[in-house]
Amino acid sequence: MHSEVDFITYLEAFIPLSVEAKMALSGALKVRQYAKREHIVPLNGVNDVISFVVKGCVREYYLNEQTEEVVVWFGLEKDIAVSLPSFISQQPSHTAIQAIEPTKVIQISRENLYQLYDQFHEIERLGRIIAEHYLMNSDAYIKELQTQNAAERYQHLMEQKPQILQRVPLSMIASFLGISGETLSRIRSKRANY
Amino acid sequence: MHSEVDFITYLEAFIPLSVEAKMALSGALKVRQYAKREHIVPLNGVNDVISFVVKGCVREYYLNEQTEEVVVWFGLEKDIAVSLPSFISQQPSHTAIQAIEPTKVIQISRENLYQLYDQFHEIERLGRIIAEHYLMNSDAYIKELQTQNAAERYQHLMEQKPQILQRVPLSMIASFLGISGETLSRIRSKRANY
DNA sequence: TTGATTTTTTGACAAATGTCAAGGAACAGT
DNA sequence: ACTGTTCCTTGACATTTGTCAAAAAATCAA
Repeated sequence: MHSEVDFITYLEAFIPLSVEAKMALSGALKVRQYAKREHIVPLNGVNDVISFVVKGCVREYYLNEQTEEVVVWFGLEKDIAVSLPSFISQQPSHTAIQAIEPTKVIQISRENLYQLYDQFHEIERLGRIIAEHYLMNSDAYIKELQTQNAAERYQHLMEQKPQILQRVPLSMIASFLGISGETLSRIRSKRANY
Repeated sequence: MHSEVDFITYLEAFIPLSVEAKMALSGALKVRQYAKREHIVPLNGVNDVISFVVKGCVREYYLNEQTEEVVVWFGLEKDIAVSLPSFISQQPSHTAIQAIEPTKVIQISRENLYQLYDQFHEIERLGRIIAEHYLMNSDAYIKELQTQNAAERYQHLMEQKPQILQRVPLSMIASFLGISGETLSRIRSKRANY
């Protein structure tokens, strides 16, 4: 499958893999398509697959006091979508992952991944490096939340993932930025638009 | 050394290690003592060791617009202190790690750690699991920043790491919570003190 | 296309937090 | 204990952001 090659290419940007590891990995991958609004990980479901976004757009969110959906993350092409606490602990996930557009992903099950970790030291290493990579991103985002106001965070999102503005409703972006829809609307109108 | 046993115990709470791995690990550990205000990782220094806090208290901070020190993390006993982006990339660190109290740590150099990763699949696995664990913490903290106001975050810190209030100046706590010292002072006076 | 529904914008006001300034408390070094 | 320094608290006011309400714009389904 073509998409699977894309995923392996993505992985090898972290570290190159042996032919054997790549073959074993390929054998464990499954392509799956989600319709707009369909859930990859439902609220309170156990997340036992890792999904690599090939085409489309997803969001991760949770319910605040059982009422308001708070967006914590957007995933676009070449992002990895997983509710890590649930995946690691195999407990129900407090966050849901949902397709915002029709979305094609490549998945590997937890069971298969852990088998590959056992069989291939190099795949375990890849797992470590990817976890470290995501930890770095996560730390950088914390720094952003601690030091930038809403307008600056919006500015940064526009620079870093401008496609999101075209593909995601503003209400979700406001939620992600931690501000009300009204405030986002005002930030946008102040900067002579775009 | 006694401290080294503590560290190995801490690690084995993640996954048990073989005797061989533990011996190799022990051989790579060094105990080191830092005075109050001494830097474990200086600003713009390359962070090439991981430090496990045996006794004491440290903070991680950076300079905002070259003027204000912004605290992003506190480490107490049994925390791992490292500026991960610098450790991974071997580039100068944008954050510094500094002892707030006289602090005793156990360290392992990047070079030794990577050798151990090569030699022992199980130690690489431990590295992956610890990275995942810290990633989970990091995600939980992001959720907190996005959804709780200053008073709630202060409340949470009081529940989770009450010792910090006894050991760290309030100005650093305010910085960590992302609020001004004045606001923290008002939050504290409103809740009938303690 | 049309009408219904949802999303976004705008205005008025309220609440939370920041900034500046001053006074008081705690602390460190002598 | 004294004194100078730093840290913390308090007050007044400014700024940012939230909330509610209504209008305008965009989207969706038939």
